[in-house]
Amino acid sequence: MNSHLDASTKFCNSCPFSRFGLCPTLMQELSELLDVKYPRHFSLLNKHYLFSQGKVNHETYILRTGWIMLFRNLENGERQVLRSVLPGEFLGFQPDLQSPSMYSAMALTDCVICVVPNLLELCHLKPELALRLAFLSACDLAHMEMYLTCIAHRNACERISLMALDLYLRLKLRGLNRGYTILFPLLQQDIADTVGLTTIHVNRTLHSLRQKGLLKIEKHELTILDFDALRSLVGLYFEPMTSCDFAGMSGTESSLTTKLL
Amino acid sequence: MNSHLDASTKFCNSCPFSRFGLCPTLMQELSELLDVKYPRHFSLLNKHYLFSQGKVNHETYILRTGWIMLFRNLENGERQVLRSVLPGEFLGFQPDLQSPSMYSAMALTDCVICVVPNLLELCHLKPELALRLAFLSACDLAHMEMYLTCIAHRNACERISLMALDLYLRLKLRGLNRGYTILFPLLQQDIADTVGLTTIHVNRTLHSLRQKGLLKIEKHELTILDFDALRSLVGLYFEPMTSCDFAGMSGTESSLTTKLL
DNA sequence: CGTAAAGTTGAATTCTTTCAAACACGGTGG
DNA sequence: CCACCGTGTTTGAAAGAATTCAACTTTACG
Repeated sequence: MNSHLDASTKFCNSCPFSRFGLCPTLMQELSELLDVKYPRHFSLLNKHYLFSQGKVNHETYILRTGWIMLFRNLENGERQVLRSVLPGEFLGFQPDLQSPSMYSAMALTDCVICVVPNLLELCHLKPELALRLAFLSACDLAHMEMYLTCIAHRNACERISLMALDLYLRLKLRGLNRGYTILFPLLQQDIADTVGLTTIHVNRTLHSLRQKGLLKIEKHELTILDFDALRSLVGLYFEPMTSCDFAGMSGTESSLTTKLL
Repeated sequence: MNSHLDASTKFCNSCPFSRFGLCPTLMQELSELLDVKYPRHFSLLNKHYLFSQGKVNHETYILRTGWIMLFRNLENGERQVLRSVLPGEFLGFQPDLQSPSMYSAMALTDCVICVVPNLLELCHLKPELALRLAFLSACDLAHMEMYLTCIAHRNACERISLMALDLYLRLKLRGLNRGYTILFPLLQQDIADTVGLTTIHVNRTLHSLRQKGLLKIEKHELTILDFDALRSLVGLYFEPMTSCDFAGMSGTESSLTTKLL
């Protein structure tokens, strides 16, 4: 796991995503307070694990480059993908940092990752950080509620459309789109495990979505073919939101996401 | 909404759930710091709304007595229940307290509720509170992940079993059970909207669960007939957890919930 | 006592899964 | 350079789970 630590450990203030999440202002101040060389970044190779379900993971992280998938394995061999983590997003925080993680974090591409050192200690030094953390968790919760609602009420077409729009808009927010196209390292199996379908049915549904001119996925790229149609397909309650959308903790940047729509 | 405010406003330190959540120590200290008469409690009548989807709700609350249901209405007339809030639990916190709530909170019984005044201000005065808030949100997130996993992977029987066990254990944690029986004010429609099924199918499944001797629901009471069988039915990833289980914010009370199993 | 709301049951339909098999692609080694 | 192999994708047909539609029964409440 740590065998993928990079030799070069630079400070995070060079982070291209400093306008999002925990990374920017606060982190730098704090690292000075603590007089540590952290936060530093390291690279994690594709298919490698950042941390694993059932094992204790004390650290929290900010993903700078690449995709990471958070998932859990069930007793019956099935798998549930909880979230795909995109560049700029925060991960690893959980109710009790001393107990085993409820899920695994695996790289879907080669990644660059910032370690957030001594999060709790930092929170004590800088109360503002703790509050920000609370809002980040609340964002993750709202995001999860969106997926829950979708999976519980919508058919295959609508579920996959939601997922596509969600990922597209989250990347677009960070300027990581190329028009209506984004990088898309997920397999059909990963999509299936995210929205609660079988791989086979995902395949059929993707075929159908493409024929209808709504979206297409090929060669690890996703293209939104008809944004408005997708938008109306997934419904009004859809509101893309992720752990780092709220750079400020007061309501100032509130409807950041809705403005996109 | 506020028409149901009680005349008698007492301080929360008489709260029977002071060992859970935000309520106890911190709240009292803080209310003195702020020199306000809050936190005080009031009563909310059955079927009345604490706050509504689409409207701004600045306050956060602690439920002292009764059940509250958090849900959202979809465009097509369907409804998703996000969570049933039980006595001692915290509610109303969201990513941006200035923007409209994404869901409604409605009383399923007559309730007694504490208002948490000026949460953000309190957080500034008492940094410990902000961190606690972060952990509470993380708990809600973990809880939601549990339901998501269940809804995405399990059939009707298993979904309803999970829900029953979850509610039973959360009430038991607070001593609000009577043996294997708990009060259960939810309608079959509410169960359906919680676990993503139709009312009709919930009805059939409840019938089946009772015939199998697993659980029964009648006259607003739920009885667990075979705990172990239910436990193995819902699987290992099941871990009851709610917003107020973590009274402390360090890992000291960590596996509070798993000890129950 | 009567009405509305909630619960119950049956049969047909729809969506999704399961099982089975074929195809495409990239990498490896002979 | 090409046969081989594994992984991921594609397609078909049958089985299964949940929904829909319709009707009926019971319960709660004024």
